Amino acid sequence: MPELPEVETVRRGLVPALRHHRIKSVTLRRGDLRWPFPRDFARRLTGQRVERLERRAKYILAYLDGGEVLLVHLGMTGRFLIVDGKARRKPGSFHHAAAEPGTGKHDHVVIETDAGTKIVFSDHRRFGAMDLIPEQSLSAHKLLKGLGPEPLDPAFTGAALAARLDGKRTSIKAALMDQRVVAGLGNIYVCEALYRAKISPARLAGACTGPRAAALVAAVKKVLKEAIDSGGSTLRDYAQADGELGYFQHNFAVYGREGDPCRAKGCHARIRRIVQGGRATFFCPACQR
DNA sequence: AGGTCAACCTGAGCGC
DNA sequence: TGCGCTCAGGTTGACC
Repeated sequence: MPELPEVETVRRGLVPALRHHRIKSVTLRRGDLRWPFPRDFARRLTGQRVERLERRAKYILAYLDGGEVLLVHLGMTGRFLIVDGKARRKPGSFHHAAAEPGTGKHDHVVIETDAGTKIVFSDHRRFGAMDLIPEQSLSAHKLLKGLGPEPLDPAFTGAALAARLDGKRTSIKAALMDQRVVAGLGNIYVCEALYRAKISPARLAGACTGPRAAALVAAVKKVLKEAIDSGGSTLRDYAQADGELGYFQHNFAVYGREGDPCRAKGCHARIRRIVQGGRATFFCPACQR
């Protein structure tokens, strides 16, 4: 689920369940997600207290009091469900009791805290990942070390982006999808940002300089902030950790709107879908140049 | 070195 | 109802 706004929404949803709580038990219901879990993963997590939850790119980072950091990537379909242990179904209800949480086919990890809360990680495609990393070597970790700047960081300016795009012969769409250029964007928000900046997704990345790069950076920041404020986008099975649905998907201008009219004032073009680097790109051929 | 593309995995949706 | 095909918010590693 998961581009930056969805990952940030999930992080925020995990804070009340995890921050300042101690991990009482960890159950792995299979030995791997995208990769095998690290050695003694469950045992090393058990007993540790979560000090804070951060996000870097599309990774959630839980800092533990033992000096290690739990890293989680949601892949395409990873999600967390939080089950408050104190909540009790009313007896005598005609409704079926919900299946025991954490026992579904794709419920791969169940973490229980000292508050009795169960945090269930499900990921039916298993493109997600978890690792446990000593805090002092975090920035050197294979998955983190090559990442580009955080798009919402004030240091991410038009000039900063232009410098990273300099000389790139690929399309601006592909470049923005590259986590080494800027971290956290994915297919939806790249399409939406390019539309807002009125830049063709096929434009040469290295040609995005000056005012064009500045407009693009402004559009990226704006669309990400709006999406975070909306609780992310809910497509298919994504929901926030509390089960609430994000609703930014209603604000998509181009993503998933092939053949529908462009919403720009006075524009009568229809949204087009092309494929770049094996991924669908949606754009307005009239507005974006 | 930089860029492109198939592969990883499962399920949903669609046409027949 | 069922089969086969395409597509899906991501990333990696092999290849040119």
